[in-house]
Amino acid sequence: MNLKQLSHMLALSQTTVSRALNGYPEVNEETRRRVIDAAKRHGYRPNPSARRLATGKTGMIGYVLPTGTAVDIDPHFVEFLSGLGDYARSHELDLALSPADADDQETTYRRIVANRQVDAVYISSPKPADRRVALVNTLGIPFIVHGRSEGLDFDYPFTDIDNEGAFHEAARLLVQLGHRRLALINGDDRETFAIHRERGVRRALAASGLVLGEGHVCSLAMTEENGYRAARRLLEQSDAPTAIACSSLIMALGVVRAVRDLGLTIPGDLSLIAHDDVFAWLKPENFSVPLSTTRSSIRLAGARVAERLAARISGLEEGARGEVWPVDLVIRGSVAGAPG
Amino acid sequence: MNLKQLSHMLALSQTTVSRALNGYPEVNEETRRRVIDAAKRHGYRPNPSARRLATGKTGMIGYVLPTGTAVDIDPHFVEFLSGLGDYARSHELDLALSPADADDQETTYRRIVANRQVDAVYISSPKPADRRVALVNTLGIPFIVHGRSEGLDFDYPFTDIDNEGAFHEAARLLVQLGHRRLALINGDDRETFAIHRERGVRRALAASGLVLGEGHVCSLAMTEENGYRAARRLLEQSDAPTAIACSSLIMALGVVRAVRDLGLTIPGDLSLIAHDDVFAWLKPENFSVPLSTTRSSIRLAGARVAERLAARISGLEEGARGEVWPVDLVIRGSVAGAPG
DNA sequence: CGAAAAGACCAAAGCGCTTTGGAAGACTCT
DNA sequence: AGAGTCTTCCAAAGCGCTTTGGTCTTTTCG
Repeated sequence: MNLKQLSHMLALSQTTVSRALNGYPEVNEETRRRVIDAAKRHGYRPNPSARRLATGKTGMIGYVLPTGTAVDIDPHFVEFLSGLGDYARSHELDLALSPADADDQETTYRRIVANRQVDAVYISSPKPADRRVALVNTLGIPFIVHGRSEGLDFDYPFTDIDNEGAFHEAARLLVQLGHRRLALINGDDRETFAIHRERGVRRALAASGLVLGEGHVCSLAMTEENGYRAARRLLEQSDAPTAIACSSLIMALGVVRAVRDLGLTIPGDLSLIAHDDVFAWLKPENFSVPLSTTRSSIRLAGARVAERLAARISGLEEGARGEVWPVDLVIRGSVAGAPG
Repeated sequence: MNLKQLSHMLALSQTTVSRALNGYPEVNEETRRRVIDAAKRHGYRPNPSARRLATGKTGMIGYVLPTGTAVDIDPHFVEFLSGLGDYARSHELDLALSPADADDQETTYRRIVANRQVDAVYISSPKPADRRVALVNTLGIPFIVHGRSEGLDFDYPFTDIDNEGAFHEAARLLVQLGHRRLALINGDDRETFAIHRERGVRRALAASGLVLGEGHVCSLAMTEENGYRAARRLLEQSDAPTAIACSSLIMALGVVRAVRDLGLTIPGDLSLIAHDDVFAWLKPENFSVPLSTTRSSIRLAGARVAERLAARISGLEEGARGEVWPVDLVIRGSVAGAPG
């Protein structure tokens, strides 16, 4: 059933039927009713390929998926996707994932924009002076950055959490508890979120005349194994930290294992605070010693990004407003006063 | 730059240019060379919306993403996606995720097929007599099932791993080591993979005249917390198992925690084997006691599914061939002879 | 050498929608 | 009553590609 057939059986022109269905004003209300009714009864659904050729609108949100045999999409992505999908579903939006070589995503952004394959895109895991953000900005397609870049000479719309503030609070608490030697087990420090977190820790330490020692900061991909290695390295050195801030729950698993292997205890020998993106399958309160966290649902962020993208597509949102969400500091058993 | 303009500057018809570009035979080789050259030089790229309206081909693989506030996409998905994306990238395929109410995915399948939004779809986490598989089969769109359904009255193409065989081997090993009371901590037993695993364990036990006790099998969503709870429950009962087979590494984390909380040890008091889907961020060899596993890369499966979908789209593959991959049993420190 | 076959190209008709530029009739207003 | 304004609808022109059904040469071959 296509428009032509439908309009034939209604003895109306395609124009009128199309307008009736799309809510244009220049059509008699009774006619509209008839049309809508007939469309529903015959299960008419406009062909999206045709519509998209005619209008350029696709009803899709785009995302360039970095791939490569050495590239692992991290589990945060799926959580973000849950939120995004949840919103998208209720607004008849689909998601187009375009896999791209992780080292050359720009080509793919160019392609999907030039081809009008999507109405909007989002960018995640931005780095400082992120070229994707710059590119997408000049291409003129609606977009939202999940996270922030830095050092770009223009403003852009983003949704981020207050990583610096979160880790500032965490470190401040540890300092207040008497800790003098803090360490940070961070994610990849080429990404902005990691830089912000480190900045937060340093700022908190500086406020008490302390510094984050040269060997007291690690930046690694957020795996259990890397958490373990980093913790071993930190805890076996002569000026081992008495408290660690950790960028991920998964890394924290490794930290806990290292502490145990070394015959130490939490929080007796080491206080630990980790960032929790709120996974359904791994909860900080269930660690053998319940883990204190800086907590922010990445899933909610996904829903929010989808919401803003939808608003931008329909012209309800404009401009370069960035929003920064506060992060909760949740205290549990893994922190205590400094030993000794 | 569109086809019209390009053909104008070449003083050729659109027909000829189109044919030259798409490799049809009825065009002079020199003309073809000229056309291809000009197209490249002017950066001509056929508009996919137009092409798809004309041909019905979209260059996209579809997936219906179950969503809902109570639904958590599990982290396996992202690993599968890595493999799928990796293959798709090298074959110019994009992936269309259509979010749907988890309880009514059929409507969405119907929509994306009726609208010709994708060239093929895949289905994951199939249940017995899975309605999605039946639907997609009748809709006549190329598809591959990742996993298997059961009890359908037709054959269909799938790629699965030998879940039954894997857990059979695992249980057999444990029995050989003298264990008489085994338990199974399984995933959601409405899904086929879980049923197959249980079947494997039962078969191995039966071969030695043993049975999987009533209270010795748990079926739960695969979270750390559920692993913990299940293990507590199992180990605190009077006829506690001396060995556990576990369906996921994430659940195994919980099992290990429970064992520790109860003051028991692995493998002294309990032998443990878990299924490993091969995550980059959590490795069984790094558990405090290295974990024995049944191992199968879900990422490779993603790549394989993409490959088969591509073959089906281009007509290279037909029929209902199902393939079942063998699973490695990897022995590490977490298994030992039965205590006592 | 003439008919048939093959080679190289083109005009135009789709694909199924949206949107432009009217047009016909009904209404308002002076 | 005539001019202007709404209201309601339509024919036709896109959107940019593929594909059908030819045409006009050139080659092949009995």
